[in-house]
Amino acid sequence: MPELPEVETVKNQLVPHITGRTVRSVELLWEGMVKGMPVEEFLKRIRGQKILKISRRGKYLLLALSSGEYLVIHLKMTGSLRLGKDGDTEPPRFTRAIIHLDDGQEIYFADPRKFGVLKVIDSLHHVESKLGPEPFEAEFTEKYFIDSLKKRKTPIKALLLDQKFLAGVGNMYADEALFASKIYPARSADSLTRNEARKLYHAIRDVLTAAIGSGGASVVTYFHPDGSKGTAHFQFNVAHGQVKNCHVCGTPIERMVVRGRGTYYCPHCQPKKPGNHEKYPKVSSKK
DNA sequence: CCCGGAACCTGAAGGC
DNA sequence: TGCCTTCAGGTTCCGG
Repeated sequence: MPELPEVETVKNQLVPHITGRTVRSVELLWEGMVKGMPVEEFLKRIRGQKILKISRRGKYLLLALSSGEYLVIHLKMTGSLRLGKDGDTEPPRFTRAIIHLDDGQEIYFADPRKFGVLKVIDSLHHVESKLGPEPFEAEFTEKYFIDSLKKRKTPIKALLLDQKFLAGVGNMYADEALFASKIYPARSADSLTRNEARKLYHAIRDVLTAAIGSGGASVVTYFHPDGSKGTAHFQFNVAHGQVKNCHVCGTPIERMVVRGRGTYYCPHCQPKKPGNHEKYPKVSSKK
């Protein structure tokens, strides 16, 4: 699915079009998409609500409603949102829900695999309780990151995917960040040297920043609300197995499974043990 | 608490 | 062409 850069892009495109609009109705073509309460109640709670503000938290899209509640949208693996006009836009293939707005606009929620989620919550707590810090917020400091890694024995790749540890990173950008910092994905988090952890911290932010700048990646089913596609995947070094040979050293990119997730990496640039220059990092003068 | 595995679903792609 | 297997960007629940 869409990861942080993709959801951020969707949010940015929706803001100018739907802020201040009122939800006339929601048409469900697949009722299983609604979670947390009976469908009838969901429809009742959202009908007639004005959309005050649109924001993103992790991979969640949050629409603040005039009732004080929030419409939460999660695209999961294959979901996408498209904007159209009542009467003259054909809903995209695999449309599972249509949100009708008061000005004739329609938001199509397409999702081939039906994993996507729509729900109404009365407090952001329901989302916040599942998430760690945002990669770009002040609380997520280099020190916090480095110190946290030391306490965890889980594979570093798995930790990056843990939304409670850090919100927004998914499979593609985890692979890209590990490649950029030359770290073997299955290494335990606490085995990273201080210098590796520092490089990874900055790689995560750099990779996400670059992807947002490219409007996200459009690898399989992802589109922008206006129907265009992101181009971040053209910059991928390993993610999604699109690249055959490493751009840096020419070694064939390999695939392995880390905690159940397909993981692409360069066996030469990301060796199982840190290189000699990493093994004995410069000791900080203080402490 | 940690971890692996399965479940939720369906389509696309590759092998034969 | 058709059948079968594998894979897919996420999250959550269950059992050991």
